Order: sequence, then structure tokens, then C-alpha cells
Amino acid sequence: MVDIKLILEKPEYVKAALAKKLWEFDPTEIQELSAKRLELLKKVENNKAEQNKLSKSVPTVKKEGGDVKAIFAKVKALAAENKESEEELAATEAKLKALVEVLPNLPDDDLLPGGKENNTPIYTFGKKQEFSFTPKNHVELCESCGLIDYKRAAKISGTGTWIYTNLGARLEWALLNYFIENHLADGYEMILPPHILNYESGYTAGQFPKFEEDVFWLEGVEPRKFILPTAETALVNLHRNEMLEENDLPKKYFAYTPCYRKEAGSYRTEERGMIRGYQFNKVEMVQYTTQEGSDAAFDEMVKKAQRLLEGLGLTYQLDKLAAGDCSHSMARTYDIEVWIPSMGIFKEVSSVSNARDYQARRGMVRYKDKDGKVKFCHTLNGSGLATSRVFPALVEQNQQEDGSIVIPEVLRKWMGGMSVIKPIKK
RNA sequence: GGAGGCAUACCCAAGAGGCCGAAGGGGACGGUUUGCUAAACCGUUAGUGGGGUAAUAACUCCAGCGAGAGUUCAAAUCUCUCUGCCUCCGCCA
Repeated sequence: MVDIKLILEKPEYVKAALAKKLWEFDPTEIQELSAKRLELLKKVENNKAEQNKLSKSVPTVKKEGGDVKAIFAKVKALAAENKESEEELAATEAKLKALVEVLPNLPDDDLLPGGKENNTPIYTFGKKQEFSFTPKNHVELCESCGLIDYKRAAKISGTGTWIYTNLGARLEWALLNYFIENHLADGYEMILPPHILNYESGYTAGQFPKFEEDVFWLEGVEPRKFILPTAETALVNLHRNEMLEENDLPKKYFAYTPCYRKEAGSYRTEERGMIRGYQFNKVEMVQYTTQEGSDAAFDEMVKKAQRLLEGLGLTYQLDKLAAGDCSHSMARTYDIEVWIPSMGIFKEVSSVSNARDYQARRGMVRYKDKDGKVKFCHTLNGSGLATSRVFPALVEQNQQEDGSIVIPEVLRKWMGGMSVIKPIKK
């Protein structure tokens, strides 16, 4: 949530910042409603103060044998007089909230304005492989090596899904283990959250109300619940409505969950295989920091994600996203994109973001600093990593002429020491 | 799924229509005293959010005893709805 005080104090600044995110913002209505709210608030509160004062005098007046009935009548009249303003106040506050809560987070000042086209690659690792033979794409490789079963997935579930089979399942699990081991070594706490979450969790994460259509909702369940589109949604809600101490920060968590997304529209032709599906596996990192600590945490998380890919020996590119391509709730996002030879492009495997206090405001995640002052936490999240693009990149980048796939050294201990996956059919 | 119970501060807990910004105990923090690594005593500890006056402090108002609504001049206290937890029964991986 953007701080409404900031909107009122520096409307031009907010307007310009949102413009960088390609968001047209006119503060006029918010200004008007705020002024109206304040006016109504004063009126309502003064009236209530008078009511309270009169009511409190009842016992004393009674004792002294005074006329209590007159007080009753007076208070009743005051309350009746106040009713309309109270309703108007509530309506005004609701309208104000609705206007503010849909605004995306303000981008950091150093970001370029605009969308994807202005993303800046700031680092690359590895080389775009050149094969001395005709390389296969990941769908072919996965099928010929028996790693993935797409046909049966369509049968038991439907389009946009896949089944990890045999060595494919083990390779997937090895990747997850490798990620987990790294996060544990770095002192992150492991969490396995529920996958079914309530509305408030989506609201705090900033997914709602704007992206309510993008997640799967459970039918016939009241109050309504949805299946998490990323573990971030669960992790950034761990401390919702809590008051932390500065000494507790930063808090570092990671979680493995599948991610469930509707992914409306068809990408099937360009994004075959497991590039985009309704369900994919991801290990997600989340940090809660002080306001001063979030920049360092951001750098740390970007480096962690990079290290994971480097450990696998995969070619990737680090992108600093332009303001308009950052996630809705985020002030800053860096994407890590892995090279997919068959597509000839880099595809996102990790997105590390700093939400600053945007999510904390929505979820009232606060901390007391050393002076006892109450502040909003900063929250950050980053994939570490999503397997559904690492897997195809891995099999494609590591393929050999005979159709076999070399398993990265770091994964072998979870693959029974195996170093190569051989094709089971031509 | 059925029946019942509970929901007050960091924890335990009193409270049953006004005198409750909310007893008491533990813990924590601060202080005083005595002293065989501690004890006694005193004090602080209901957060917080939103307004006003005023200004780096202070005062004051509104809301706030799981959440929301209602009854009443007045609600932690009565009623209803919801949420969470506990117990028993049923069902089940």
C-alpha cells in the first residue's frame, strides 16, 4: 500500500513515480476524499465526545437525584444527529481505501521508466552453447530420456501440466535438495506452509484485489480460499499483524511449494513443455528487514540466486527491470534468466524483489526500533529457484551428441552418484 | 459432520451494564537496600491506530478487552453472526 500521507504531501512526486510504472495517476479524488474525511471525522468525534461526557455523568446525577431523563433524551438526540455523518464517514473511508489499495508500489528512483523494452542486462554468466551437432529441444530430450510424461499428464489432468517420471522426478528432487541445502547453509529458516490460503494473505502480498482472477479459488468454501500462486504469499504473511523487535530482524525464510497459476491465454506454441504451466515447483526466499536493512538484503538474495545457477554451471543473464516491468507490489526487481538454447532466448528462473514497506503496510507488519519507535518492516522475496525453467535449461545446455544429458556435479549425490542420463529410446 | 466450552497485556488470570486505560500473579525492565554468585522492597510494563491544540516535549479527544453487527443514555460485561482454539462423538488419509 502506498502511504496515503505521501500522496497528500507530495502528489506530484507520487504521480511521476507511478508514471514510470506506466500507471496514470490523478491524486485529485484522493485529495478531495481525504479533506472530506477529515472534516467528517472532526464532526463525528466531537459529537461522540459530548455523548460520552453526558453518559458518564449519569451515575453522579442519579445519586444527587437530578433529572436523568433529560440526559437520555439529549444523548439520543446527539446520536441521531451524528448518524448521517458517521455513515458518510465510513463510506468516504471505504472509497479512499479502494482508491489507494489498487495503486502499485512506487519504483525506486534509480529505475528506468517504461516496460520490458527498458530492462537492462547487468551481468551474464557462461556462454550461449554452440553445438557441433543438431541439438534437441527439452521436450524431445525429456521424452527420449524418460524424464517427463506429457501424454499421460494430459490424460490425468489436462493441458499445461506434466509428470516427472523416474530419473526426471529424481532430477527435479535433486534440484530442490540442492537449493534447500544452500539456503540452510546461509542461515535461512525452512518453512513448509499450507498451500490453501485465505483472502487476507493475498491482500497483504498485494495480489488482491487486482489479481484475484489469476489464482485458483476453491469452490464452495466460505470464507473463500485460494491455492497459492507462490510461496511468497504464505511467507510474507507469517508475521501479519505482528509487532517485531529490531533485534529479531532480519528474518530469513525459505519454503518449497508447488506454485499454482491460472496462466490464462495460450502460450502453448511458443512455450512448450514445462516453460509455463498451471503448476510448477519453486523454492522461495523471503526476508523481513528493518527499513535500513533492505538494500543489503536485496543484494544478498540476488547473489544467492546467481550462485545457485553458477553451481549448476548454467548460462544466465541478470536483468535490472525497468519500473514498469517490476511486479505490482515491488519497488525494485532483478530477474535472473537462464539460457534456453532451443528457444534462443533467456527465460526467467528467479525474480528478486524489494517491496519496501508496501506489503508490510497492507498486513501491518511492524517492528520497534532501538528507540521504541514503531516502524513498518521491509519485505523482500526472491525465487531460489523455480525449477520449471532450470530443468529445461539444464537438459538442453548439458545435452550431448548421443542424446544423453550430463548431470551437474552438485546434483549427483542426490542421483545415486549418476553422472549422465542416457536416452531410453531414439 | 454433530454436541459443548473458551477467546482480556509477554504468560497465567480477575471482571458478570457505569467508579475499567481494565484487579492479582509470573516474567521482563528500572531503582533502593542487604549481601556467600542471590534475596527483599519500590516502581514501570493493555500495546496501538486515527484526530485536535501545540510543537523536537506536553496535553486532549475518538476507536480499541478475537473480528463484525445489534440492544442501551452507557458494553470487556447482554444478543446475534463470523473466525480461531480446546473437549467429546462420528468419519477418514
